[in-house]
Amino acid sequence: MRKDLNMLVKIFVKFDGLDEDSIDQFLDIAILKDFKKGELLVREGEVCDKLFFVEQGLVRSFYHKEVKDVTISFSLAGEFITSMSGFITQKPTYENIEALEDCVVLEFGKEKLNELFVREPNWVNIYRQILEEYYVKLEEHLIFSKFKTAKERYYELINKKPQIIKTASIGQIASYLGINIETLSRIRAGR
Amino acid sequence: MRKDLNMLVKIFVKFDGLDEDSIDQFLDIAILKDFKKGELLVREGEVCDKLFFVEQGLVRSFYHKEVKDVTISFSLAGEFITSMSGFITQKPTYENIEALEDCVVLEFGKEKLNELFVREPNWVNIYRQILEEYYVKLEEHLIFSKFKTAKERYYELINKKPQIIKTASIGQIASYLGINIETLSRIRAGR
DNA sequence: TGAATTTTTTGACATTTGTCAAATGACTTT
DNA sequence: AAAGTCATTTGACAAATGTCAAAAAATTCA
Repeated sequence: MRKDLNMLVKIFVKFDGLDEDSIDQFLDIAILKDFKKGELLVREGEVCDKLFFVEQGLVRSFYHKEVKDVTISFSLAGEFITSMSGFITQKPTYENIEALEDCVVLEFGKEKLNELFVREPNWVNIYRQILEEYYVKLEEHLIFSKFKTAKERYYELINKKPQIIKTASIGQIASYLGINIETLSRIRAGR
Repeated sequence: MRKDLNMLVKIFVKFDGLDEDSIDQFLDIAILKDFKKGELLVREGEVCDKLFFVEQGLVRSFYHKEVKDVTISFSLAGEFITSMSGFITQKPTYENIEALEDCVVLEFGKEKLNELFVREPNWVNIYRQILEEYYVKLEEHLIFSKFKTAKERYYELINKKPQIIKTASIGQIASYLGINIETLSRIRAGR
């Protein structure tokens, strides 16, 4: 097993039914990649057939709404990320995913994953758990963004993912919170 | 196969790898239930270990926020429904699911489902597809509720699920749209 | 370093949505 | 039908957030 992939190993011990051999099977189909700050992991308009795991760094998922870009999510080291809806439906995605800083990423092709699922039904369950986790997170985010004020949402973000505040721009954070730049600026100024 | 379960059959032909025998396996673990208008399929504070499929009728999922209740979703005939996050995590759920009209529902216990998944790995893939569909829907809903005005959201609901406008109360619809009763009333009045 | 560019903050004001109280309408029960 | 209850609408005003223009601060680049 690749002992240098700290994050992946750390995350996988959470899942049921995984020993070192299983993890090796998974790593066999992974491609280790570097993305420089600003590079795109996923590009809108293309079919997204890859699942990514962030080993190091920070990525942002966003889409374009008229002239602005709107942040969907930030993903830290130790998280899976893809255009989930695009990955599921295999239609051209509206999402972009960019590296907010230099990143080390594991890339899993959908084809290879499906082959693995056929070969090792055990892994379908792992993928299921990833999906489930993804779902619960999205639901939390929905409730978070629907029923809290802009101020509450900002302070909750500071607590939960302080790295983001440091790395992302005001505009990126504002669109994630669903408010405009000026409003966020005022919240930060404490007004 | 139970030919009277129109909706279930209609939905299942969408999924890959399902023949009549497979569907029968699934129905073997299902319990067919009637819920009268107002009855609860899922109750907050309890662990939700059931997945439901709405054969007939309309159900609403909601939770309590202070004194008000907040609608999370409406589910029509032909849709699966449960407290997905509660079902996944097996922690006491904050969700209630109620019948908005008399309903016919198929109930699938989590235990029985897991047994089926072990016995027939094929079914893990079906469950995966249900989860995936759920996820895509939730993501659409998030974008819908985050980046449209109250008015846009209301008219979109009218188009997509007109049955809901007829059956649900103003208060239930308003909280689903994330606005208060008076605002919805004004949108309806065209102001 | 200093000019140019970009990002963030501030101010004045507009718009959207919320709050509270009261009025109206619909439905139930007797 | 009258009284009581509940749901919905309306009005007056308040609070939150958005828009646009300009200023200030930070960053980039020559």
